[in-house]
Amino acid sequence: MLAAMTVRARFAPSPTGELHIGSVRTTLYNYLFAKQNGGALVLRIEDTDQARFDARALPSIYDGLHWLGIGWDEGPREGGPHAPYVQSERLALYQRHANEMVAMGAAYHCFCSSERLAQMRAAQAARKEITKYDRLCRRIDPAQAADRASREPHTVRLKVPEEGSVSIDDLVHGHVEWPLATLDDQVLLKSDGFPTYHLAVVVDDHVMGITHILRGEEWLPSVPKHLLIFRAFGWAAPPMGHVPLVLGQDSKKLSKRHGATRVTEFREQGVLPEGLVNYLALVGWQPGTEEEIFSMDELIARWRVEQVQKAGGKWDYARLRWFSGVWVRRLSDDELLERVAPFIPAEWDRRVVRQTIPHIKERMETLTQAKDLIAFLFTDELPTDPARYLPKKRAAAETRDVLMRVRSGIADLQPFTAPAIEAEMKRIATEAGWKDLNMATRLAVTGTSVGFGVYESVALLGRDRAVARLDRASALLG
RNA sequence: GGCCCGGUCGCCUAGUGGACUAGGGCGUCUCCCUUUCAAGGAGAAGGUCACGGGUUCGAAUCCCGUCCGGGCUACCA
Repeated sequence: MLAAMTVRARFAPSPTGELHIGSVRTTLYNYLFAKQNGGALVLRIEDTDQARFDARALPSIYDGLHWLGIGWDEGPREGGPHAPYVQSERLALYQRHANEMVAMGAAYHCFCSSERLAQMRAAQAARKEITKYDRLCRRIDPAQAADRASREPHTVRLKVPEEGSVSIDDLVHGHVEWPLATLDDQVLLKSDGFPTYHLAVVVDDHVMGITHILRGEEWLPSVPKHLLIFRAFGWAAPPMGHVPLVLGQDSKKLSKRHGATRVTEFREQGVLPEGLVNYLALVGWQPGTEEEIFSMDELIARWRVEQVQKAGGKWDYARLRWFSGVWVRRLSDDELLERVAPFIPAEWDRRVVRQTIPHIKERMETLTQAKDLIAFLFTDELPTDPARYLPKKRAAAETRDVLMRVRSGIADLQPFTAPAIEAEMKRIATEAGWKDLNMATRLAVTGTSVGFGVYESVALLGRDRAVARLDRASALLG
């Protein structure tokens, strides 16, 4: 643990759409890191691209993360000592810093139009050259440039030194070094007065006192630019860790075309948040032992940056479902009832549903599966095709005969409980010498071949309805 | 193209020079338990540790090269 300093981690999503599972993973790591060090977690909204802004993003971030049990200390709604936490509300700060960089000679005004830049790039591409800003405006006399800047639209570009190199000791990748000669003169301040990501992160991370940066590996290539900005201001760059990407089955960065990627989708699919967190933590991190079931608290205690993988991890829906199932089984009956409630019709009698919980708990991975498992108790609309009531390789007549026996066996059974029903049905089975009695009864009573125990099913259904369904099935088979 | 990051069973991974005949989990398959389905238990199949060279008595582990994959390469983040 880092005892001496108070850790301040952050997650800085851009509000361009609904919360993505990849950013959740990164956020989770930041959360675990902050928590285990007794530090603070900051949410900062990086809305420096007006064109891509999506109003659904912020609510989605709050809903999704809270659902997963991830909380933070400072943010747009929570406020905090460094408010506002939305970059579009901090424009003056970035503009001031951009100007300072120009004044220091670390950046310069650029008056090139988008059209010229596009043409330049096209020409470079045609010549098979590297597409990079040709630094035309870098040669303008600073005084003259300042004068033009007061009247003409312009951007501010980073003045990358011609030679030398910069490097970091990445928390997950180790030493990484970049020769400066290959870097582009990145735009820091756009002509609309908004900063680009690069300027804004560096300024905010410093100003907000962020002590550790944990973000996706896609940001690794922009580190040298950030380093140059930190250096220009004489600020120490905080330690950084670039965590591996979450990949789709084709090994490419996970995106919509790979299937569900929005947190909302997993919630709607009835995936347990505990399972999602558990699974997600393991995509890119490994505890060094063979344990793998971890609650959030255990993750806070166990997770280590040093154990974060270097290679990207593929998203595995089957494994996620398995983790969800593990957590379903760990829930108390009452808790599971609460969780299942939103996934079944409100008019279904809660007391009856409650009784099914112990039986369905072992049979579901996601909450959505509960409904089908218990539907037979709440509807009388069963299949009408006689074939659906026949156990494999059984004829209608014999099945009908056995069903009648069960019917009379339970019609006056006392008490009408699962154990009593079991004893009775076993008696009938031996007497009739019929191995498929349970399946026949299950089909007749629930209309389906899968479900929880037949005896429990019959008991829960109740004597009258069970008898009625046996009669009905017999009639269909007759 | 350039820069950067990666590369152990289908997937997540253990492993940091000898205990590795490469271990665990998911998935798949088989069996047990259940007169259903699961859960649980027991097993099986599945890896020339990307490839090629070194170094070493000994390499998945160290070095070099190659190949493959990915990320970035915008007045997007």
